[in-house]
Amino acid sequence: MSKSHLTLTPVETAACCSPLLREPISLEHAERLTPLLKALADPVRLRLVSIVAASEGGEACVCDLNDAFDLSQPTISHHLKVLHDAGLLDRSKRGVWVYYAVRREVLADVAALIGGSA
Amino acid sequence: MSKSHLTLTPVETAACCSPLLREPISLEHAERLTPLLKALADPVRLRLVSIVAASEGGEACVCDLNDAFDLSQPTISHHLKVLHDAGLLDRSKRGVWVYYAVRREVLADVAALIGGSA
DNA sequence: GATCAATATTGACATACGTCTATGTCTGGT
DNA sequence: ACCAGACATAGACGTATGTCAATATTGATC
Repeated sequence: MSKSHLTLTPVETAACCSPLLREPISLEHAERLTPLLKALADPVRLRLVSIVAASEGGEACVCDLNDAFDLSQPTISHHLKVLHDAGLLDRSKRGVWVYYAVRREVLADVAALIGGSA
Repeated sequence: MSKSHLTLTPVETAACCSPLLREPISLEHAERLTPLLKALADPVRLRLVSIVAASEGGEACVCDLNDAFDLSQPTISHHLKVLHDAGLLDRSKRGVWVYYAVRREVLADVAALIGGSA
């Protein structure tokens, strides 16, 4: 279990199931989780995350990602920005190319919150 | 692990981590997962799910849910419909009252798909 | 430093979404 | 039968979202 800002305290998470299912989450918790779910709640972005995660070395160049979709380059760039802004993707520029990598701990936190060991 | 339409075959899920992270998911998989994430990607609906799940007997009456928010009754009704249509909530009418219950297996499936054992 | 290739940004557009008020539909009690 | 209360539906309205074409920016190369 990671120690991101999303997880609750151990005593809260250990009892029976995910915090979401165990007790009414606060407005603040809901509003911190929502942007991550919003970022994931799009078929293109889901596939982007998936393709990046499954790529050689856990990262992928934007140029390869563009080729994987029937969408314009700005549209892919936009989706990558949404994912990056949400904290789901890391960005690293190397030369002319930009590589994105999935922040698996964040994804794992989201999963643990909504239904982990439900 | 449940056997909902969301899970992949055992051989696909067992290898290393969630299907999303292990290999590029298909468009169909992405489009089947997206509506669930969309349904969850709202602070009010997240709290609705949470309140219902944490309620006595795992279900809650709409009347109680209305009281938990500073929103109009139709708005809550709308959010409950979204969650129900997505397959996240079960609905049962008893007399004048309507009770909703969280389908935990579905939630668990979503969690397993996006980051389970990442 | 001019040029080219890889990404990002901007602005426009149609559609989707969250919310409300007003109204409809049940159901139980009088 | 009627009424009252619980919940759903319809319609309207502003805002957010996904997409594109056009343009800007950045970095490598000649």
